[in-house]
Amino acid sequence: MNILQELRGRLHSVLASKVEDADRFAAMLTPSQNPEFGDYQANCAMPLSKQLGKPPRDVAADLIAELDISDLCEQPEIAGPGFINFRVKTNFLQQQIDQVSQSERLGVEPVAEKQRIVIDYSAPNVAKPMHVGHLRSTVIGNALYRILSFLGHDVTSDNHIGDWGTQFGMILYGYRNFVDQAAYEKDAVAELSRLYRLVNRLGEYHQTVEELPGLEWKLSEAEQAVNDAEATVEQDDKRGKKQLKKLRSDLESIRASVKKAEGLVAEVEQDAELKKLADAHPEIHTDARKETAKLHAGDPENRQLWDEFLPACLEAMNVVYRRLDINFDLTLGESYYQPQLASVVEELKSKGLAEESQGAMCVFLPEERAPFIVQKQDGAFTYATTDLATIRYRVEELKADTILYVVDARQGDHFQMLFKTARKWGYDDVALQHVSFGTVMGKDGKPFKTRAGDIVGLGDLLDEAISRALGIVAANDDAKPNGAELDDAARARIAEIVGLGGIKYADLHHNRESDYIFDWDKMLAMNGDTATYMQYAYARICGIFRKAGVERETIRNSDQSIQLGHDAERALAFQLLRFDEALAASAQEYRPNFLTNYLFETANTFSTFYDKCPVASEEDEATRLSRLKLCETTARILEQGLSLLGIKTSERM
RNA sequence: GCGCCCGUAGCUCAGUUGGAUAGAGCAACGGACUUCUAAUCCGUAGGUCAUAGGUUCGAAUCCUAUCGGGCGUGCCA
Repeated sequence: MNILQELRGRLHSVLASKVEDADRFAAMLTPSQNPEFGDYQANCAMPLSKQLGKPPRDVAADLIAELDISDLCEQPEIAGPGFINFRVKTNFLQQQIDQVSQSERLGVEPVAEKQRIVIDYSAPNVAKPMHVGHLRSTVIGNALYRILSFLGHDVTSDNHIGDWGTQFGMILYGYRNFVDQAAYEKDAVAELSRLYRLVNRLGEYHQTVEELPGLEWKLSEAEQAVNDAEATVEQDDKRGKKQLKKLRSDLESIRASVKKAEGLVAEVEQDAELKKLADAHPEIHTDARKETAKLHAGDPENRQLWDEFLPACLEAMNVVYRRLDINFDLTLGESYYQPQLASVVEELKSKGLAEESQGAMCVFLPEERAPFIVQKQDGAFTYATTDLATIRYRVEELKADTILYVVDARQGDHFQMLFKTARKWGYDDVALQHVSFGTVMGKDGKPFKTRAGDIVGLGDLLDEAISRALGIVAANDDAKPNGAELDDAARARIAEIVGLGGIKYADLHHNRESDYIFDWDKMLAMNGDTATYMQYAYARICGIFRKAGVERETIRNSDQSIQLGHDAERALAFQLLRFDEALAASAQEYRPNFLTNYLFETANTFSTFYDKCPVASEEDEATRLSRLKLCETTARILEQGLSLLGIKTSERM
């Protein structure tokens, strides 16, 4: 039973006879912020006071008088201006926790209204190896997939990989002109990725060389503007000062881009080899795009190369996914929709949504500054077109009720336009949701750059995490009071669980909306609010079972009912009963961090219990069994909860 | 220029949709291992919630302005 929901329901039925929007007021019943105010609190009496024309405390008293909750709670108390505080009866907790301890689903009821949900996440670009920037979408998306599935929804994960865009043209161009055949045969993916970076770099070089004079001119303009403003702005001219400041910051950003451009050019020019290549390929930028266009147009040679490259690229991605224990129901990349794109544009045209502008087919949306381009001047389709085709497919073939896009917040504008266009196009029943997340920043507070070169690849990141974890696992094992108990194989296995768990958890426990700073040490720290803390709590529970010499199965089937005599026992039972609440909140907002918070609190509450209440050595048999049951339920909730985040546990650490 | 997001303890972050005395984790300080794993627990200290106004019973949360940062902004995805 979801106690919060139950209480809200009871309050709702009282409110319904008094006000129209009972839902809104019932929702004001929330968990208490502070234990001294009980377990739950209702805050609705104050706002109702106006509507009902009574002092809030009187409103609260009226509500309490009509509320039928004596089976769940002690007599509610009115506090402060009109808060109603609820304290759940311990014998009710007892009866509930007994049920949950027997329950396969740990007290979590499957949703009443099952939805068909497609989750679009991870979606790496096959041309570039996966790096730390891909982590968030992958980890958050997979957690949502697991949570929504567990709640009983019909969920399909779809990896919408980038296998058909401009970046593939670069690979094709690179392969044609620069391939090192021996390297390609040895490690195709590494070589292709080198080729991609090379072509990209040379293209950028030429573009930069072309743009640099313009940039420098802009720089001198900006310098002039600042000088002029400095000369004319009066001391007390607030507006002028503000403008001056703006000009200065413009100047700084232009200066930075000039510096960056010069650096880029210098890097190529100082490298004789690179310079030679650059001179030999002056049109590389457009030529690479032509390769893309040829591929799209069905050029047999490019198609053949594509067919050859793709499996290797996919396999490289799958290596990482296997390590992360992630798999997809579908992997329908951009290329899958390629045959459908022309018809998308035709439909948009025939419905009068798309029109030609400057040689491109565009959908113009009111309130949007830029057009939504569905076909470029050169005839190529864009990701906008692909995304529209994908929506059509997911609604018509997959019968999706909801589509979630777990994608970087920087693409927010794109999704705004995509969703608006889709609705106008006729897909207005499906719920389209951009589950956006913030940028991963470096320690300097600046975003990771995709092509900076010194970015850690995802594979290396995982290796590093596991090797650090191994050090800690070994040190901890060596320090055990009764001597080490793990052999090398076990240590290695646990290090993997701890290392990967640490990485996933570091990402999931942030509010996904905010940017966060990527920090090796924090991510792999083995104490505090980390996956390790919960994994450790789980392992300690398993240690209790070993010590007590009982099987978990036996504990679960015992008919000893759970007793909550000690504060720590009551607190733990109450916490365990709120698993349902945490999952519901997490699913409602598509925010795994609600679940990580819950699990951290659960492990914390358990650790306190562990400290205060002996289990295996408890002499009173009923108490001992009761506590074993509490432990067993805690273990299952930690295990299940972590598993919904894609994090594993070990019985020994 | 326009649009979106952000500013909370020394650091990294929460804050359940407007609720009571703003919370965690690191780092600091002080306690707790002959007893189920001290990867732990208990306690202390640390705050003008960027700033200034406003809305109301009540604001970190909503509105306005200012300051500071990030991102995006017609053919990359």
